Amino acid sequence: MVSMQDIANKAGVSRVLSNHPSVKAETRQKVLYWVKELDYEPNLIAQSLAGNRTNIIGLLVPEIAYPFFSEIIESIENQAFYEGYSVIICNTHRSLDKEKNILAQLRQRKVDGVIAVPVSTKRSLPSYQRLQVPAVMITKRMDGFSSVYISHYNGGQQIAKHFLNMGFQKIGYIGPTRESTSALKYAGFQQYLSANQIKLTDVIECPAPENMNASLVYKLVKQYAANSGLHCEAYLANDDITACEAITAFHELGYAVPQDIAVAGFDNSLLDQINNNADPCIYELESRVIARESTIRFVSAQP
Amino acid sequence: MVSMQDIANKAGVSRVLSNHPSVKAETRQKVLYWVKELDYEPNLIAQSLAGNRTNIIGLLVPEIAYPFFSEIIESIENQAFYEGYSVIICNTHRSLDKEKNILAQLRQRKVDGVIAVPVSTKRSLPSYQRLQVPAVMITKRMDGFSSVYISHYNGGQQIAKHFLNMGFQKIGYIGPTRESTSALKYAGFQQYLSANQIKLTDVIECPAPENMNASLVYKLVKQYAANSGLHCEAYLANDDITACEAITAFHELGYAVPQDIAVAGFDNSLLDQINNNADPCIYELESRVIARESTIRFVSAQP
DNA sequence: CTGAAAGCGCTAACAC
DNA sequence: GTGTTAGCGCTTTCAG
Repeated sequence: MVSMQDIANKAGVSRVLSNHPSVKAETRQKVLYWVKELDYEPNLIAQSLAGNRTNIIGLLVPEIAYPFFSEIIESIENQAFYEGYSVIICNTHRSLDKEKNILAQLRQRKVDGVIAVPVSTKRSLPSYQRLQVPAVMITKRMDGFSSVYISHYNGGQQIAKHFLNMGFQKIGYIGPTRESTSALKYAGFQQYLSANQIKLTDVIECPAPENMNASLVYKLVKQYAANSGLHCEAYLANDDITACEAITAFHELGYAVPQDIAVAGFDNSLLDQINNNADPCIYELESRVIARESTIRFVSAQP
Repeated sequence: MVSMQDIANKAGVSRVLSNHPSVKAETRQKVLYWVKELDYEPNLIAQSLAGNRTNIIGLLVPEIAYPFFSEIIESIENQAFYEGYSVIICNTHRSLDKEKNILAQLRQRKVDGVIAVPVSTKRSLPSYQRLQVPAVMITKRMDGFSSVYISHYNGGQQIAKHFLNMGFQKIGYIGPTRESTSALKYAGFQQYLSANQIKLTDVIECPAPENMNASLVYKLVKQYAANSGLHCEAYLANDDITACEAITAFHELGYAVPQDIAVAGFDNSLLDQINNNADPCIYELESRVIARESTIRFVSAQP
């Protein structure tokens, strides 16, 4: 292991600040020569300890192999690399306990910052408060922290507006109606329609898929159809996975999408693109554009 | 920042090896008491520098938001966390240059090990050889390194066998026929059939999708159908994304899958599950099982 | 069993 | 401009 000292000796200089401004060109050359000659590489650990900065950020997500999140991970890694940071990827598995452990470990590792999808906006709070590291929340808003998230309420409204513009009269919703962000989306959607004298015809209540394996949506849509029948020209699905599953169910029930039934998703994830080939879900596309343009929010914790 | 020294002072002891076996119970208690009292947490950076071990592993993939890889990432993170390791996620974007940079950075960070999908089994070699860190390759085999990968040749054979068992006579292939792993799969497939007096009827040559956005498969399948027509009862697609796109194209051309045309994918990724609801692609399922059971190889570099 | 001290390789602050 | 030194907070080794 060749250290700074080694190259200092060789170069006959004692100070080796390859990047410090105040060094004579000649000296720098000599240093650089030996750096190359001895194949010197800085030890980032030593640098971190002495410099009190690791150039590492921690990234917490509820799940990695879920398009919505993996796309976020990819973007963050990309920018981080560009800025000279490494990112430690952590999967909370939606467990408060695991989240707490991860945060402790990240703190001990002295990461420079944390980007997180908190497990719960309320109950995760203490863990993030203990963290002595700058943190920004994504996906959800958390009090006291800078947050980047989508306004689901607004998104819901805009899709409602879009549906009305398309001339739809019979409109439905598929997804959770009471869960945090879904509830907001549902509220925005429903209230906008209601302000225009339209009541939701079908509300197919089903839980948000937590991962790509275990989704009840498909089953519940079929069940709803069997029990109550489908009466709508257009449905808003809580998220893209829900939309995919609903479309699948509709197909099997003999409906064409979007000719017979229009479906709007939410998330703008790559899943759309896969499905789009199969069935040009123009409403899906539209909703994506809407969401992209106007509902992303950045809320700074600093006043 | 409370350090070991602080708690040593408080506890009236000088040595604080909380985990070393040879400490009197009483002493340990005293130490533990102050650890809690002062809310002491070890500084992992200092530990890394002195202990010469970081408990970090680097993970290199060509792309993060691609189901096949994001699932691998998730599994690795999972096990790593369990074993007390953190994982730094790195995206090579299939660039030799970027891969080289990443490897240099990882080396300087003194990661304990590296798991990588090498950009190229040949041309990446020097970069990995320079790396002074244990590395294991996944997905592809690389000379001189421990590798975990699928035998594509074997997989191709087994799907061929399966197709024959199903009684198919007219069989086709969709994917690259010359690219490294695909070529092997194609060879295994084709040679097995040929040993059974069956010649491939349709070979729809198309590049492997590099990401979920830019795939030509859909277009090329349609084009092939328009130019030459589709003549097969069953097709093997190079990978799951290719399979998805082909299925989409088949649908639009008026074929039912798997009633009219059977399609086998490769990868066993979650994409199958999404699509399975829509069209029970039993052959896809079968091929997955086949791949899982018998074609995974572990090759150790140490003799 | 426990104390003391010498590094790990670098940064930062202060001299010349 | 350049040299020197004192840490960063821990592990390890060697005494006691």
